[in-house]
Amino acid sequence: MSEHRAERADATRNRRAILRVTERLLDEHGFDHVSLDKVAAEAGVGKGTIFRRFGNRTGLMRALLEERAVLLREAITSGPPPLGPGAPPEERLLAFLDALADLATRNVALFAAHERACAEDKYADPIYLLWHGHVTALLAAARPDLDAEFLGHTLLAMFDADLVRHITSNGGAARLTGSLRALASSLLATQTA
Amino acid sequence: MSEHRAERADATRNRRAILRVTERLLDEHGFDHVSLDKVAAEAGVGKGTIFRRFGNRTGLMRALLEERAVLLREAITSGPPPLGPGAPPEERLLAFLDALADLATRNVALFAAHERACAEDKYADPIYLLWHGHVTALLAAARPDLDAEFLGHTLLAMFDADLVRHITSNGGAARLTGSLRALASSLLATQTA
DNA sequence: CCGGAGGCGGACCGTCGGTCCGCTTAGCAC
DNA sequence: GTGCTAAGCGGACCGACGGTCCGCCTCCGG
Repeated sequence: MSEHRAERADATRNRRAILRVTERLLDEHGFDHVSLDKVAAEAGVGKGTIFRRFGNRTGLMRALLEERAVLLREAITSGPPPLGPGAPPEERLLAFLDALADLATRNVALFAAHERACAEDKYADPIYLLWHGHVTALLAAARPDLDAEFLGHTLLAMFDADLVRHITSNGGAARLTGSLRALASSLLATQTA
Repeated sequence: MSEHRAERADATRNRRAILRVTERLLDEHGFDHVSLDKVAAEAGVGKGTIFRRFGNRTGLMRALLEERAVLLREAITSGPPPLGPGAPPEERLLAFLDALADLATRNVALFAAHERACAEDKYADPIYLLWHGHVTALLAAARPDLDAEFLGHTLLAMFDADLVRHITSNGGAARLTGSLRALASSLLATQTA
């Protein structure tokens, strides 16, 4: 079992061009008005190239979000506390929510596109699964009496792109972060019967 | 300003046929696999008829949900407590969540379709607006110190069709209702600083 | 420099939401 | 019953899209 041969130079160039163009078009026109034909044309590649690299529209959006989310993933799995292991679960949870709010705020268009692309079976999306697993584990550790799985979905639902846009455009990033912390605090403060 | 002339008999017949067929196809195949051509064919009408009555795909889904939601709307605006006016906001909120959970559970496919159809600008949807206004008002009345608008979205996000499907298929309707009440109770129990 | 595997690209396809307009029919006045 | 008319009807038609396919080209190891 050897590694696959390294990616060819033109393939790398094209992959990067596609990602950059997609990102820009998403910001400029929104998910619904970005067709893969346009991406291909602007990136100067054929449509086939996009499908070869990313499988389909959904795969492209996933790759894009993955690119933006990789630092956060590393931070929570092996970075320093409070984001990484070591801090008490309550602190890690709040730190994670802050970090995700930051990511969402800075990449609203991308979050929106990813949601739409994964609308069918969103709970099977690898990134969602990772985040949900993390949040759920922390919740369960802090409050074993609650339905942590359900509440994990609750917390993550707050990163819906439209909601982020709506809240931040009417209260700024601080409102999102603040309301998120208040919500999480309420849950964590629940008396154990 | 007189009323519009009454709907013609054939128009009524067709409207009903379209709604019934759409509902059935949605249950059988899911939103993504129900095209308006199929609906038209199965309902025995032309495609133009659908657009004439409902404007577009989104309008059709809205009309369908509206039909299912009208009783709930009447119950909360003018029905007896605890759903209607009269009971304290905490009780009304819990009653509303129970009722909505019931509606969502019984019409998952329809909820899913409605979400997808309204994905662009979901916060402008009349039904969502009504529900959100109701929940927000009750929350604000019970806990003026919280960000009721944000938490209104939080609570309503729990009726996402995929989440409902996931939770009820692994814990039954009781799990949804229970977790929902626990969530709402946490929020309502929050100390006023 | 050369061979061929891997990558490329754009013509092509099936399907969909939505439009358009000539035809039909319900419902009213008499 | 008859005739008139506006409302309603339906399906051919359109443009756009996601996705496929395959002959051609290019990169890279030897």
